[in-house]
Formats: sequence, C-alpha cells, structure tokens
Amino acid sequence: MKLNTKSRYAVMALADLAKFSSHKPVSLRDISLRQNISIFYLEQIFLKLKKNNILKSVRGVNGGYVLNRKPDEIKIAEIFSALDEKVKTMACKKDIKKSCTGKLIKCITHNLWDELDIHINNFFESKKLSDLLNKNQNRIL
Amino acid sequence: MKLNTKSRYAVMALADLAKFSSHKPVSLRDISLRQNISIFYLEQIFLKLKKNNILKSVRGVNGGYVLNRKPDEIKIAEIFSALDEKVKTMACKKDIKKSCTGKLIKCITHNLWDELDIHINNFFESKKLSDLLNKNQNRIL
DNA sequence: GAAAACTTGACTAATTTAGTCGGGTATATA
DNA sequence: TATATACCCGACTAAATTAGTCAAGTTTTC
Repeated sequence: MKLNTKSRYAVMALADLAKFSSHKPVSLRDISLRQNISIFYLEQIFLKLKKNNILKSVRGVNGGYVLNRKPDEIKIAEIFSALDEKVKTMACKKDIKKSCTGKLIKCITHNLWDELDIHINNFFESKKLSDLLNKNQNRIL
Repeated sequence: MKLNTKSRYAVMALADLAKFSSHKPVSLRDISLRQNISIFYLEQIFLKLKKNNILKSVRGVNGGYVLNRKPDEIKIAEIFSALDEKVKTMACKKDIKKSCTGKLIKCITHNLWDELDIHINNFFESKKLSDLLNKNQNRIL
C-alpha cells in the first residue's frame, strides 16, 4: 500500500511553493532544481493542480505558478483528488457484479474496505498544506 | 492507493475459514470454490499465513487448514504483515539518501507520510477478524 | 524578436502485480 | 500398502500500472 510519486511530488511542490512565494510566481524550473524533480514531470502535475483550482499560472518571462488560496485553505485531500489519487483500497463494484452476489464472505470484507477508505480519507481531509509548513521549524533532518 | 489482491484474498479466505470451520480443517479446494479464487493463488497466500502462525495445516485426506487462534485474537494488521503488505506509503530511506539531505521541503512532507502510515496502521491494529464476522448478521447484499 | 515559461498530448521503459504451473512430500483411509 | 487427497515450494509469465520523457507548440514580458 503505497502512494504514487505524482501525489508525493505534488505535495512537495506545493509546500515549496507555499514556502518560497508570498505573491511572486515561482517557475517550474526553480522548483525542479530545488526539489530535484524533472520539469517534464512537474508540468504534468501542475497542469492537474491548475485545472483543479489549487494554483494559477502566470505566463511569460518571470512567470510561474502561485497558490490560488492560502495554505490553510488547501486540504491535502484536494491535492490528492486533483491527481486522481483515489483512496479506493479495493475496486469493489466489479467484484460485486462478477462474483459477489450471494457470496457472503466477500460482502463481509466489503465493510472493512469501506471503513478503511473512510479512515484514510478522514486523515487527508483533516490535514492542510499549512500544517506541513508549521512543523518545519523544529525539524532538523 | 489501493490494496493488492493477495491481502484482500487473505482476509476473505480467513473470514471464510472462521465461518465454516470450528475445528475441522477446511481444504483449499473448498475455499477456492466458495470464494472463486484459484487454488494455486490460495496456496501462495496460505503458505505465508502459516509461516506467520496465523493458521496451521493438516495434511492428508480430509486435511486442510485451521485457524491457529480464535478470530478475536487475530488482528487484521497481522494478516497484512504476513503477506508483506507494508503500510509504507512512501519509500523514504532511499529518497533521504539520494536527495533529501539538506532539502527542507522533502523533510517537511516526511512528517506527513509518517503520520499517514501511523494512522493507517492504527486502523489495522484496531480491527480483528471477529469484527468482520459479527457484522455479517445484518448485511444483506 | 528572443527568451522565458506555460500547455498539451503522445510515447516508452521499468516495475509491480496477479496469476499459473510443475513437480514434489505427507498422510488418512480403504 | 496403495492411492487419492491435500499441503509444500520455487520458478515463471503476462498484463497492468507507474514513472518519466519528449516534441511541438502558445503566450507573454523585456
């Protein structure tokens, strides 16, 4: 059970953005250099974040990206959903159709997966981008 | 973010086992038929469950598998760890060595992933096999 | 007008996952 | 004691996913 790199990089890049820009746009090039992520890959990620209104772009020389809202108004859950990172620990519907009807055991476990999904989502809903920044102060590594 | 089929099947199969056997061994063949999972695949899974003392096997005709403990003594967390399903949402150590040193943003996000891991693990630790069985009663689908 | 920077879709290589298979060994029962 | 049943174990493969790259733009500022 692991996260994909896109979601991880997205959070990293947004944290970077929140930290290094108050209002000036930050270029992908800068983030790429600081965080050591390929520009091409960042482009993919930022496109999605933009489409989901998490950030906006400024074109031209000295352009770049800016957060669309304040860090304490951006939930981690939004970031993940922008990147299609679905917290659906099990592809249920297919299974139900194919073989679950009448098979009690599968249905029993469905409850578990549902609860798990809710549990994880709660976590993401409760965390905001600003939570990451604050913790920075007393972190050394 | 999804679970692999092995972990899912393992939980299903153990629920099956808990339901259909009180003390008589249940054969993989039976589980395979009831849950519609390939015997070959079940073998892989049960081998690991056995190595981790979650169940024991009885060889020969009328043999099969039996739970090694009572369902309320088997945590879901154990099942997952038996199958090497690591709740490590991010492969951290490699990243730290490669590029994290001195890069604050990555480290900021590490906190998040750590908390996430803990959160998910707490869930698995809190759930037992018996929790699944009890819910069965008032479940129709 | 040139450089910086965003926009978009298509593509590929590497990894992971799911599932299969063959050839065992052990043992209960007839 | 023969044999069918059922566990044991390692190796293998195909399919899906993921991570990452690339090309060919457009837009805007200086």
